[in-house]
Amino acid sequence: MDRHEFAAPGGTSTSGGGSRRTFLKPSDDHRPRTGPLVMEERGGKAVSGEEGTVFYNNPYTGMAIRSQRARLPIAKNRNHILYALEKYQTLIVVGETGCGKSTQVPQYLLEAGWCADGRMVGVTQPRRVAAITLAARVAEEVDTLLGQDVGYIVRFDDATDNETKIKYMTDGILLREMFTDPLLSKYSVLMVDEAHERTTNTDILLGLLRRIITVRSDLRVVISSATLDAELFRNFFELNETNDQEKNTSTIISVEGRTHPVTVLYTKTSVPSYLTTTVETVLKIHQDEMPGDILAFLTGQDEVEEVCKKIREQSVRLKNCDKLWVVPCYGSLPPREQMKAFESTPHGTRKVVIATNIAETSVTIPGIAYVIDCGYVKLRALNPKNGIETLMKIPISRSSAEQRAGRAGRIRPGKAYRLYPEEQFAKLPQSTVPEIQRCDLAPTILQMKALGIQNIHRFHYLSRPPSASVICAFELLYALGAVDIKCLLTNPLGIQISEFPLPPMHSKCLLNSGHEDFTCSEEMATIIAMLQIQDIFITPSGGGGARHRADVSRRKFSVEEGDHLTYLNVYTSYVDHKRSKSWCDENFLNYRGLKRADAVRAQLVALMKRFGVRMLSSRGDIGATERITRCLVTGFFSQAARYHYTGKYLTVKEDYPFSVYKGSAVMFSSDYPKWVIFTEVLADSIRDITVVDPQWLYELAPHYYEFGTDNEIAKKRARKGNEDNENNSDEDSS
DNA sequence: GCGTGAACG
Repeated sequence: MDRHEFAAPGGTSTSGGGSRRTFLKPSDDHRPRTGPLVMEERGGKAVSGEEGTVFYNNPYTGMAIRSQRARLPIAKNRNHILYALEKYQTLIVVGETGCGKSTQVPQYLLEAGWCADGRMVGVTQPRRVAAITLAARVAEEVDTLLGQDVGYIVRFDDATDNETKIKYMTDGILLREMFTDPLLSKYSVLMVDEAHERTTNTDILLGLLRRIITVRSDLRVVISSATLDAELFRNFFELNETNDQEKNTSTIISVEGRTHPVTVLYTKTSVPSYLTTTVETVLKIHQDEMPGDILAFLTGQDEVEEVCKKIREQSVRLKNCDKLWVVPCYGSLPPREQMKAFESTPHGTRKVVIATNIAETSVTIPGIAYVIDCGYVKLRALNPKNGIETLMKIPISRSSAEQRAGRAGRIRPGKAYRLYPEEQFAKLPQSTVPEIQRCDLAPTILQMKALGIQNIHRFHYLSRPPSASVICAFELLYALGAVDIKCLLTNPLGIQISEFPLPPMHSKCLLNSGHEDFTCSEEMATIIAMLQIQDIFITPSGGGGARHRADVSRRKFSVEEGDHLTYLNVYTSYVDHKRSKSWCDENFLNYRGLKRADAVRAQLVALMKRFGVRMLSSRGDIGATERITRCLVTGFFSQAARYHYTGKYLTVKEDYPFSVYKGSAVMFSSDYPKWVIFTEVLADSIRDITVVDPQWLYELAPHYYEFGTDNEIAKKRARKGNEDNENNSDEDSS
């Protein structure tokens, strides 16, 4: 049977591809790719009393993760790659993570003399750890000290010298470099790794590189991507507008990864609760299947902890089988705990890693043979109803499901259990909506403006962001004074706001804090630094006593003015206690987080000084809290809300109802404050709340609020709407 | 009692 008939439902686009240029011959891979037709219940009935889930696998659509296209390992492609870069300006290298492209290609380029004239090969990564570990590995392979010929730069950590030839960095760093070197003249080749992940930074970077290659014909761009998006990238970078293929400037090379086929199993019907089914499936695999570790994907920390607990409880009853070692894995877990997922499994034990989406891209857990996929993910998205970003649980895309399943095939042929029927898989979107089309664009647009992109509308996007979010972003930037009515970056305010490594509302507070009306720059630097850390207070996962003590400790720091002054309190106490780890532990504070706040704060203060912000403290002054709060209003005025008798807070702008996040300091005061500003939103709750006087809103953001009746506010709103339209048409015509 | 995907400067 022709292997193409076994194509993955979402992977068919990887076959065919007749127009694609390839240097390779087909390989002889005839491994069988079928799995058992039906997974029947054997032994262990479902524990909850309901009937166990039956999985099945359709051999005609069952997926083989390994691509059908002919490919060779990266080393055998060395000359093809070098030849391609002589002939083409842009090269798309297709291959799964782990095929060696991110470590090998830069070395080939170095050997071939692409760094001979003192210029560098730059490699960008979406994540810090990846940049650092890749640099370390390549330094070892090239046999130099890290930071010399091979180095890396990430925020807070520069390991390069002026001799560095291969430089790994996060794409955020390269974007910042373009502030001072818009044509990236220090680089002869730029390799953009993991471009298929489509983070906003990567997308903007690719758009800018697309522009640079039209000016710099000597620059080479290497895009490394998964199979699915290769054509998109190739077409995006293709400068040849004629039909003459010989004049093409962009090409694709596929290299082979070390992956094995994965049998995909679906449930026959939808499952009532994927949490229960995950537990059930883990136990079933453990009893019925060959040795090999299990990786289960869930959506959040709470789900992970719950499932871990249930598996531990229920596995005790299992007889006549190996031990189960249950390991949780999610982002906010301390690194030491996270590392447990990487430890090798002792003999006679099966490891079960229960993970969030962190295991889909960020970390690769070795030894996995079985994957369980709940079919959902939590994503940040802009709520069109209120213009605020929130976290939502949504079904995953087909490519995401394939990525998850692929995690089972890294050591040997594996199995992926999808906790949803195959019909549902077919209905899923092909790929996840790129971040740039989902998220708040204000920081991105500000950065683009600062990079000299006059016309945001006409920028060459890989995926165009929705115009509603562009308008929303300009509205905010205009209200902050970062851009003028013509959408041009203001000087110096807009330029300074854009230079902070912060969201624009945060930078605005810092720049105002030295003003004589506020005189609280020391305090504001602390508060804004603290806002960059997610979990300042630790909530112990265990039950009862520890949880209660954590809560008591939290109340101790809390002040009725709200969360921002509470954070200021925490940080000042932390410094007063000599930044002691044991003090943090006693008080259930996140020591790592506070250390990071320290580093962030130092960076912010340095920038503030550079922009002439006077560093002043109002500690102990009468009226200090009011000045600090008023300064916060100058940045966060657009996120104001008032108390409604229903117990919710209605935003001033859209009357959108929010609940208060339970841990907020304002929950500890006897009465709900009437007016607040908030700086963080999760789902339908506001967090990081500070009590304000509504008068301040009109006083400090008169251009945004008008004192008066709701009717006047409505009129103002309507007028603002017209301005936005004008702004937008300005953009279009400029 | 209840609730926070992953990541970047």
